[in-house]
Amino acid sequence: MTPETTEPNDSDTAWLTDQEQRAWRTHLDVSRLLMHQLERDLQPFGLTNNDYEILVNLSEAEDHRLRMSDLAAGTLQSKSRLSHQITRMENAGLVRRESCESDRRGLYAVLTDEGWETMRRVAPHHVASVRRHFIDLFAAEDLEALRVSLAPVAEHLRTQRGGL
Amino acid sequence: MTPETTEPNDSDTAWLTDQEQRAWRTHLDVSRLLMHQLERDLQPFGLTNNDYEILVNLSEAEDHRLRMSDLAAGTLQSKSRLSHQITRMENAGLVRRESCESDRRGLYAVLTDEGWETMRRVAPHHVASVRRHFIDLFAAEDLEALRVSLAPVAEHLRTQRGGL
DNA sequence: CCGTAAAAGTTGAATAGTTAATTAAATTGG
DNA sequence: CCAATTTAATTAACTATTCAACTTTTACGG
Repeated sequence: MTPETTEPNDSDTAWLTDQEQRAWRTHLDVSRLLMHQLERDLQPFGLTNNDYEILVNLSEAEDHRLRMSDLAAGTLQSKSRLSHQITRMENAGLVRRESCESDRRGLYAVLTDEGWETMRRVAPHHVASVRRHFIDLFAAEDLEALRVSLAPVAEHLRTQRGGL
Repeated sequence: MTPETTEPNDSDTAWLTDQEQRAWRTHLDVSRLLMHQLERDLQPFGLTNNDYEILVNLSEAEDHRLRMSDLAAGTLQSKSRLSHQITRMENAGLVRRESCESDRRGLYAVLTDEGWETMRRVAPHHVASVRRHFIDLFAAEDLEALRVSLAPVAEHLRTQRGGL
């Protein structure tokens, strides 16, 4: 038993300095407040953030369709969650499921016309929202600096994660 | 009616440039992956991120107690959500509710001994986790740059939000 | 004072998300 | 070729979050 270690804690991990704390807190606050705000801005269109991200992924995909697994990976969700999410969006008429020829276990999530139309209608407002509450609040060079220093973190985290 | 605007969209909001897109995506990915990772690292201790943040707030508070409203504001949650959250933590023995003399509508959330003990036990591991997956992945100057460019965003968002 | 409004907090029902188990199809290695 | 695994996806049961309605107490305006 080590008796009374001098200050921070009993492992070899240093406590956060004041600067680190503030940076960390700020990141945390921005994350949460931003998501809340974007969600609020989407509400008038009857979409959640999650709905929107599915729409984006499908819109950008070949033929407006993606395998469930790929869509789950693309949106960083578990398969289960995606399955529920797609069921809801199917009920809302935004997407439909289609079975896959080449692998009969598989399913595609496919954008419906209504889904595509919704996307086209909502996207400009969402982009405006992202600009207003995030992008336009940085100097261009700061935004690039942000991306550069965040990219390795994203990389690191992607390697860490087992199954969402 | 403006007929066929040339490219991006029909309002005066510009689409995101490639750089902006990448910065935005990266921020988004880091936010989500990081929260997942921290949550996973807390799991062995039987705590969620939310639990932990409540504990932090109460630990740092005068007398280990805070009014429900203040705690809700401090953790950026709705009152309803906090109320449920505190009920769960109360059942887990980490906090207790105490009524308030000066304002008989009000309640305090108070850290129990067990809550405090849990906090002291878990905090080093959580800090290590935050270091490993975030703080230590930046050069010190980059972290400060991050904070400086994010701070106004946080500020902006705080002014925007009505009632969570 | 008194009535009306605002604030603090909770509650219940509805929606969303997680976890673990399950089904069905494909892969793989003897 | 076929048993054992692995992969794709869903489902059921549980937990967490939101949303709207409600209770109690305080604050405000005349």
